[in-house]
Amino acid sequence: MARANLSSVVVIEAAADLADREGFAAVTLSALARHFGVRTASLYTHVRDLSALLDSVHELALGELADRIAVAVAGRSGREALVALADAQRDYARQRPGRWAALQRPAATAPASAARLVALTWAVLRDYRLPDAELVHATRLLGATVNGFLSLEASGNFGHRGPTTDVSWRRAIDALDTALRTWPTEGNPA
Amino acid sequence: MARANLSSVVVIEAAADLADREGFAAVTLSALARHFGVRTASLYTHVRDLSALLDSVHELALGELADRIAVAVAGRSGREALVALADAQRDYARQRPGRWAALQRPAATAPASAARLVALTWAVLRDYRLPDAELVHATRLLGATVNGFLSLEASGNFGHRGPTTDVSWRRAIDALDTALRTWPTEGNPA
DNA sequence: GGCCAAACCTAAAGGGTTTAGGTTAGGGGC
DNA sequence: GCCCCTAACCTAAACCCTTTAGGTTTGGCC
Repeated sequence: MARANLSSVVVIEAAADLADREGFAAVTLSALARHFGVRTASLYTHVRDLSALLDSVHELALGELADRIAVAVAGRSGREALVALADAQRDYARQRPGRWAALQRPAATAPASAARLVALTWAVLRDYRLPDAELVHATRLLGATVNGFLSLEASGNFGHRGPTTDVSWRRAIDALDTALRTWPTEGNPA
Repeated sequence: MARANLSSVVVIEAAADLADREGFAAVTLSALARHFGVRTASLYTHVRDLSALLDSVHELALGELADRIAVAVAGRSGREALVALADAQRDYARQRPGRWAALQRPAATAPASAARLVALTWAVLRDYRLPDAELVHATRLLGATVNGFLSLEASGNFGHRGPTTDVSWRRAIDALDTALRTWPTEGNPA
């Protein structure tokens, strides 16, 4: 009987593909074993346990996302870069829903790609010339808005009534751009 | 042996409390049965199945949240109302993390409280005098930002370095307020 | 005092994770 | 060319969770 000749990477990628295909909740060691024509227990040779596997999918996805964002923002600046960054995330979330869901899951380990993503974000925000101390708040706002929008969109919580979410998305990006451009002078600065 | 004398509501509330205490993932029919000193199968008298139970927790939480928001925004308007609405959500998310997690789960049924919440939100947004067609986009932005922020905060994705999230939160609300006040004239309106 | 509905039970099937320990395949050293 | 050692894979079994089917008990009401 030919061996499946698995490895960590192969299993992790299969898990990510399974998540994209049938939903994040469907990624299960049993399902993967079935897919490979192997006994469930055999997967423990390549993977510490289920939670470690899901962490690995998270890491894989984060790396891919960082790659996409890197090429999206390359050569752009200001508002254009902001749009590119946000759109890259939205495209990823739509094209790879399972991988994107894996990103929502709090990961036990902070992968290296996380730092890359922060760096890319800061590069985009640099053109807005915020005070240094405000950079982190702006990053958080950006992350919250984009992730929040994509979560609500994915979970169908925006409802199927009303205009397309595409318009809402543009408005959200516009709002972010405005907020960033007018950052220091907003409201009544306490 | 004294009967536990359960009912749907009792089970649902216990599930919500369990979620707050030990995390949403910990709410399991087995755990609830243990808690009541009853066999798991007996719970099926009061609850259709696990997924229906989780939907009910969702509904319970949404009602509670709507209540809180209603009293929070009562008698306030404009920016003050916006802050009250957002803070009420943040308080709820922090004080009832399990119930709040239940809200993230896409519910099979759209509970009546959802409509109440939309109505409350629209009341808050009314003072910003947006064009009618923009109301839905503004609502989505508000929801996305608040939910996104709270998700990232709860999952620890903001990291434990850097300034408190409290400041970031205030900035986020400020940004929303700015976006709402300057809504029609932003960027280059296509 | 008896009956009936609802509350609770036992039993069992089915799926998932995980550990312990055994077998086999295949490549490197002699 | 054979050995042998390692890693890939296996079986077995324990444990937890959900769900269905069908039986028993309890308590209130007529």
